[in-house]
Amino acid sequence: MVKQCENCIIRKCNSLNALNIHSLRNISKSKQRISIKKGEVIFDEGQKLNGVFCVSKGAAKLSKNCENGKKQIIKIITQGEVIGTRSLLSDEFTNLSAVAINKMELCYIPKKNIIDSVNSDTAFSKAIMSELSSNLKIANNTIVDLAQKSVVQRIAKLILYLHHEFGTDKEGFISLCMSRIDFAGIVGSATETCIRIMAMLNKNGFVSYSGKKIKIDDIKGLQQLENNSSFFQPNSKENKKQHSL
Amino acid sequence: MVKQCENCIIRKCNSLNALNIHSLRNISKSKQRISIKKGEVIFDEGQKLNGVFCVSKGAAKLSKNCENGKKQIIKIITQGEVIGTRSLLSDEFTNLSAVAINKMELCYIPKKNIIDSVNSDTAFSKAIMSELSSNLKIANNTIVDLAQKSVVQRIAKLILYLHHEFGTDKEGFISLCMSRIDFAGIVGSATETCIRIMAMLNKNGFVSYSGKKIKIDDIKGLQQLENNSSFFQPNSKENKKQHSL
DNA sequence: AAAAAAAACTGATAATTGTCATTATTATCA
DNA sequence: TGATAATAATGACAATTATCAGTTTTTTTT
Repeated sequence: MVKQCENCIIRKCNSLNALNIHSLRNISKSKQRISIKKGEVIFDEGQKLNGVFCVSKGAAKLSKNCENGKKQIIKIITQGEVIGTRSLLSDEFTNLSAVAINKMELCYIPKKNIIDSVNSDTAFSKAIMSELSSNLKIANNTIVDLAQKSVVQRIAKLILYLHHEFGTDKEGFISLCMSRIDFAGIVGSATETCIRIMAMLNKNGFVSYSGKKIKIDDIKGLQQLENNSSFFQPNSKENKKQHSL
Repeated sequence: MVKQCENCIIRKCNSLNALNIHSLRNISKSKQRISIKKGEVIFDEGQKLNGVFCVSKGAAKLSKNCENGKKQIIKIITQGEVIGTRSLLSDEFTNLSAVAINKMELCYIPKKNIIDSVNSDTAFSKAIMSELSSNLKIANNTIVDLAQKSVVQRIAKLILYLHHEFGTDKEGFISLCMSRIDFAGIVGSATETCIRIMAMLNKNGFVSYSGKKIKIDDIKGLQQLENNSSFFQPNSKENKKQHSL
């Protein structure tokens, strides 16, 4: 297990990589390793954070509670990402909750270390800016998808994303498993709609699944679906004709 | 007309406010004032920016072209905001287009000035971080709205936002006028849907309009609508009953 | 001011998506 | 391991939203 941040590989892929050796040594001393299991809350909407979390293992969902009782998932957080930076920097309460999707390993880095480094280390500041910029760009794309794509397209995209980001096990199932409730929370649909579309994707040979384990059977088809769902019209005239034949 | 950035009031409300006097003097020398009219393009998706734009007057829309030929408006840019920062910092092509909604006055600040200040001025860096953070938070809220709210709710929210942000003229009409196409581009609906909902809002006494000029007649009603459209159900059983009576 | 183009609007219709009620099935925990 | 709770699935239906085709109105251009 990594004890010293100086040698940590995880931080290589985020803003912490820009830290100078002095800052890293300080963080090494004050950071805390945290292990949490699936479903546990990392932080909750409206909470005040006194540090950030660097994800060294596992995945989390960033979500927001809605008036209608549902939870909208804004983003999936993966290994190597740092969460909590936004609210730490603006010294605000968090506007999002973070919950573990599977077993996770986190490093908690106290506020002081981050703020000190922001104040003294230009390279680190720039790295944080680029991290925020990247997240902003991702959020913008999410906005476009939600506004312009159908639920089918959004689900196709989600499955492709999970496949690409988390890979598959030996049997070909996507490594990250989530409930249909979470799927619906990501694509912004009713759970039943999500379940039905998954069933259609299965029936039409795009994916197969057993429980929460999902396998892509036709990756090209899914990719076409993501960009244009018109050739997949389970309720269209032509399909209805086929049914009645 | 303001010539010296040192005395500019507009920058007081954005990250440029954090600049030190030395940087400001440099910017004063190199900045360019630009006047553009409604519909003109400030920058286009995929373009390389060599500076940022500070909006001193007017409003712009940040949008993204979609596969289906539509334009999704991600955000409305108002007086005092700086645009282009994200792509400048990450040295990427812009992922969004910016187009004037009305007559605008902009200050173009060359890349060099911004980058130099980011490198040398911690206060400025922090101000940019907080600007990015703020935009990220706004984007997150937009995601939730698109995923969870109906078009009626989104339009109600949009009208309330425009009213609050841009105020009204002497007759009570919201000062910023936009086409229904833009409205649809913001809420992510078909233009016809947007038009129909505007008509319903009018019929039910929430708003009135003449052409592009919109007036709020029942602000409380609109606010309720924004949070829960259930009591406004033009096609519900009860309303159908009423119609058939 | 007339012609052309763009935007606004309307109706008809179909597709998409949500809701509610109910029943399997799976996961969790005492 | 059995009881309990959570999730998944299905059917029936209603509400929402999109599409298409057309007309009217407004805006822009000449």
